[in-house]
Amino acid sequence: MSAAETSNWQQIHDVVLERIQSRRWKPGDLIPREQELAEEFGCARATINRALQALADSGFLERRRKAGTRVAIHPVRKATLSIPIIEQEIEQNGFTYAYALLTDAVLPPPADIGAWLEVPPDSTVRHVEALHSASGRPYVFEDRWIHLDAIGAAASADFSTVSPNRWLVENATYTRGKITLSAIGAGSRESELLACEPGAALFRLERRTWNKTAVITVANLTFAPGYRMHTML
Amino acid sequence: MSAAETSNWQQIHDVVLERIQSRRWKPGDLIPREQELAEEFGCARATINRALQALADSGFLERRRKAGTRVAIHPVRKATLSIPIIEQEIEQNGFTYAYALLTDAVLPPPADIGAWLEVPPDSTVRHVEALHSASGRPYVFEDRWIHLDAIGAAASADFSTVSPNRWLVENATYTRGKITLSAIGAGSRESELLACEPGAALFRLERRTWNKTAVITVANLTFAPGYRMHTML
DNA sequence: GAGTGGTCTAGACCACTGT
DNA sequence: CAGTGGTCTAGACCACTCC
Repeated sequence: MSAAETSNWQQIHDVVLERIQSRRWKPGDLIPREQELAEEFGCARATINRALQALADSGFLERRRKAGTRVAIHPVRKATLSIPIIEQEIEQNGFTYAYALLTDAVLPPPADIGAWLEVPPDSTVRHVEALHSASGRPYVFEDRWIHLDAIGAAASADFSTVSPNRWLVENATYTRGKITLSAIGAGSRESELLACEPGAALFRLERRTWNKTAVITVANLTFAPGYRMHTML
Repeated sequence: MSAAETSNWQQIHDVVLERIQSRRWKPGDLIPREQELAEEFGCARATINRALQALADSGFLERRRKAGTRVAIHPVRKATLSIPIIEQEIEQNGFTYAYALLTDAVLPPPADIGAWLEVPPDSTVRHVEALHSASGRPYVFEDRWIHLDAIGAAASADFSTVSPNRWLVENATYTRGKITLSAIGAGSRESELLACEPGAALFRLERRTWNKTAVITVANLTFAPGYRMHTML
């Protein structure tokens, strides 16, 4: 009874983590070599390696060839934000999703957006503004710029029923992205669209997305008041 | 020449990822069994397993025994937020860190904080308010509640020179945490401390931290206007 | 029941890096 | 150069779960 079925490497992982957290092995300490730990735990070195790799990935250990494995001095805590498709996020919370296209144009971008998209000075990009709502209440305002040279199919995409957010997730394979989170005061446009007072504090997510070769798109998502983003660590 | 030195499993990882992103293997598709891939790539099955494990961890694949490995339908993108010690964050940005203790008391918590800390109704907790500043400018206001029964040493900690933020990182081993990010309007206290107008949009990070047995602490960090949190994905 | 991924082993060689 | 972790292999058994 008392099943306790975790794999061996996970048990070793937990034991080592406990030794770190109990300060039996203190930050900066060198811990035993893999071979020694393998003997202590009565397993193969590969099993130890698996456990220590996981701890290194989590930031608890720092490993270097020849230098050995040390307990990290600053166990940098990493939280994982999952970035969902807006539609899914709303529906998972039990609301009815609706989407409205506000503007859609191909035009030369403002200087700052052009720089972010890394497009030549005189080129044009597609600019889409849209509102996502949850059970009739405005949820998030999407301000989207798409680099058409980087993803040609987007030139003919129909954003009247499918949001750029969703279309891009499904049609643009990307490899890297950078996200910036901040708080901004509602301007006149935001206050109108998101049904709040001008100056109200709004949660803002700015995102730049690359594929292998170029910036695909820049998105500014401005959430309605009261939005909260959750994460575990 | 053209060194290209990545390990074999990483190369396989990249090849498989390319097949996913190029839609040769589409979302929902079943991909070949590990044994078949091992034959295709001319390696051991363990090497394939390592590559596919990594892709599953990243959210690109979903793997189940007997059912096989499928391309994830919604490649849930995960961004990693690293949560630094405030002092480090400020100094890494080239500013001079300063810390000021504002209030420090042991008292019965308000109902909401008490519930978050999961303390009995009539118990007391330690409440600390502090201001962290960067090169003389207010940076973040720390509103901290500490469950003394869960971490007794905190009762005698001196927060006049070391912030709760740092003290807890260094002295409280914790295992789990939950973070909530939001935007709030500055109240009178925030506007005074953070040198901004009442109602200004402020970035807020709320955090609850557990060790194995109990909630250790609740922290509300309210950042000065203009704060931006960055993350990659 | 059978097929798939999850884990483990014992051994080997290699890559990196401190001395 | 030598010591450590990084990777790989060939094979094995097990755990899970679909049929």
